[in-house]
Amino acid sequence: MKIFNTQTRRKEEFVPVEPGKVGMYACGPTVYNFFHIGNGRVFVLFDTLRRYFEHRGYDVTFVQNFTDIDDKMIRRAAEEGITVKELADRFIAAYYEDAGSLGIRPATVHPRATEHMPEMIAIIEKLMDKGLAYEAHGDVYFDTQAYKSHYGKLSGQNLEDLESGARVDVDEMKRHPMDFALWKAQKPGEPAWESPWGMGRPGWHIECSAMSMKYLGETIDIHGGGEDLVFPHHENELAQSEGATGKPFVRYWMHNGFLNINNEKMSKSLGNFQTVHDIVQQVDPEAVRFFLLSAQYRSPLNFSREQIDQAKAALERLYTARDNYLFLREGAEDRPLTEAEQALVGAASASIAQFDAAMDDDFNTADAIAAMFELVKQANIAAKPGCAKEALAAVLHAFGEMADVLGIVKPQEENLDEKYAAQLAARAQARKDKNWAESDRIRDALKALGVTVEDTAQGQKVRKI
RNA sequence: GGCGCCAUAGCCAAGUGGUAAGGCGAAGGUCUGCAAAACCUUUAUUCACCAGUUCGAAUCUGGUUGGCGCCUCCA
Repeated sequence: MKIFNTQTRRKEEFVPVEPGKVGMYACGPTVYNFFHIGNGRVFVLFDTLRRYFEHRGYDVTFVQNFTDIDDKMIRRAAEEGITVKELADRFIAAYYEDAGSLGIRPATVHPRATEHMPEMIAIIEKLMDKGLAYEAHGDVYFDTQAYKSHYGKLSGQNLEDLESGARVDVDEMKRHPMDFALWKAQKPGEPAWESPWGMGRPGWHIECSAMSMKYLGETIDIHGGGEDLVFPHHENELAQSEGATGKPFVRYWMHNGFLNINNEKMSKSLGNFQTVHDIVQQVDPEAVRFFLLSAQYRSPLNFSREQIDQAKAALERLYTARDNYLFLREGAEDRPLTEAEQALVGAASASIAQFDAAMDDDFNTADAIAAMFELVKQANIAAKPGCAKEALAAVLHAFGEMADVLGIVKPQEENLDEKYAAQLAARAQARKDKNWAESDRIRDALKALGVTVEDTAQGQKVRKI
């Protein structure tokens, strides 16, 4: 299995810290609002990685945090006239709902920053002890000059270059423009926690270091998020974590490409923010997930209604295929395989191998999806009414494995045959009598109820539109 | 100024040295009472452009053009 590592900028063979186990950490949302479709891409990506590792037999511990204290949280809570905690609780609940609609499973742990103050303070103290941090008027800063030889290794920049392009306001408290806050002294009216440096709150980056080390150990396998997090967020996490422990922090850094809206960057000023909460009201959430997986994760992706419609149409082919195989299974025969059926069983396992090979190559979901379509192609040709049970079972198994990893084509709960039994019986009789007018009338009536009925060699087949 | 990315058909998108996957869309056909689904056929002599390396390049090198990201909160 190969993973593109942002730090080395090349694909590397994946070797976990502990054989058979994977520890991964994704930077989660700041819970001051519904998360947007760009966040959704990150969450779907990491959910899919996790599913794939599990499919390959790894024991996965997946941590995704909630940032529940920062400037945006404080501002928004003030606007709403509620506490920061109330704001956080509201949007954490919304996260689970919206993520669920995209088929994103809850992580192993979803830690909250505000519940990990002691862990953060411990790291800052360690950095102070090592001379990599300094206190100034109740603030604590990471001393990038003291860590000069290591700083910048993730983003591939050195301190001088960063400094020359820095648009950072020079803070009087800082010794160097690139130094960043580990702890911020309390300002009037802000939530604050006790610390050796007085009341205050953590800086932007320290929470991810503290929570990832708490749940995954000092060296984790995979850490990632959107590509904009490379600098400064992950660079700073790396500096403070390795500065504190003296051990490698992350083995593989993964960053996904940006998602644009109608070819424009999503931003407040353009007013084109699209939350998943809103999108899933309008379009099939599974089509959104499929769309997010339709390109390699490091490529930029353009969100538009047209793209979602295309994704929906593609997904429709997979749904129809799966439904057809389930329908055929009802009339399948328990008998030895014909030569063609043996070939189909072979094609089914070949498709899983193709799928795994694609995913092994830096999680190439576009190629993995192609493997599903190739199975469908073979199965549509070879699987016929009265075919052998074993052949259909192999197809359905392969299809299910792949769909599970991608988190698409979930099973239908409703039994449509039972639900519309009366109409179907009447229509069967009409067809027997060659009463086409009546037969078509019933078909149209069912269509109005949201289901189509198809006539096959095996009888009538109903499916949702 | 520094670091980095991208350009493949009408649309989306794989492919990083051996002669262009897959999906959507479109056109024609088979099957069907009619449909639907499915299947068959067609839809890039060519991968932004120009040089170069090579027996061979979408793939490597240099350049040009166009687009984008980070260096400030941002997934």
